[in-house]
Amino acid sequence: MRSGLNTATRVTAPRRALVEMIAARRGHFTAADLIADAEARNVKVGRATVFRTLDLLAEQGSLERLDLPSGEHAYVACAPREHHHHVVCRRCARSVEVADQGLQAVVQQIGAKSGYVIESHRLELYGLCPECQADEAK
Amino acid sequence: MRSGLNTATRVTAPRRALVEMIAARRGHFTAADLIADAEARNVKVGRATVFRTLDLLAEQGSLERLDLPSGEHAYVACAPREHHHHVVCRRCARSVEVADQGLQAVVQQIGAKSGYVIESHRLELYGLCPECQADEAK
DNA sequence: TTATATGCAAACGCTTTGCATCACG
DNA sequence: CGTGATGCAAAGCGTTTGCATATAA
Repeated sequence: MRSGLNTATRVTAPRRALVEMIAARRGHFTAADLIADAEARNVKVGRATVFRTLDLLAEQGSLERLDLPSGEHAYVACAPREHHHHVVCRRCARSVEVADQGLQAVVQQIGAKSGYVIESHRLELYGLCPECQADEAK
Repeated sequence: MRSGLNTATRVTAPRRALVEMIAARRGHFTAADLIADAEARNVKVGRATVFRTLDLLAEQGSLERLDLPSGEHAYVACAPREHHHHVVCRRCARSVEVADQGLQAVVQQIGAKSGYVIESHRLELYGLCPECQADEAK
């Protein structure tokens, strides 16, 4: 039943390919990564389409845009429409979602102290995932 | 002994001008803003110098780089070398620093649950500052 | 005096857009 | 069929770099 949001969103070959390539990725990735993937797989997808599709998926909530400390724009696949945050491995780029936990309380307190009405927030965490901890220990 | 960090960091006219213009700003700003400011003030500062100086100040910690939800890169002046976060007004761009509060605990908990070793984090808050709340209420 | 900073302009990389064509529904 | 999607290439930004010149220390 179309979900009411889309006037008409078509399922096309390039979109399918992109979704597949995204699913195959473990961590975050950039538009450039996907363009490279497509080239490697010999799938022809225009740059423009990659960006357009990324926007689309981000709007839908299947993808979230991250801003890495380096300033790069990256994306991560994630559960749609649920408030959560990402923990990103600085070594392998793998990331996991984490629930809001006690953050809500912290945000409220900050609102109270600052006098601001907090409307939204973003928390991004960087570190080493379990596997990379092991690898790095060697 | 130069604080050990700088081999030699010179105080030049362009830098002075930029620091002044930054101090005069209330909230966050972009490189483009400063370039415009300079033009308005009839101070001649090359684009390159603006970017180079912003990098410099950010490294020193007098400036922090923000990534707005829109994806824009902005900067805010802030107290050097103290861990804190920013609350940004979505209407007037004014921002204030807030201490880490209970966030530390939340971060630890997230680390424990995810198995990641958290090395750093960024929290950015967006909302309405007290003044804009009043204005908007009208 | 000499290393550092500046300015300019060209080079860059990422992202967007215009437009004719293609194809899902 | 008709509207939305695609691809291409060109345009657009924001940011960086090379290099000769100016300048703080």
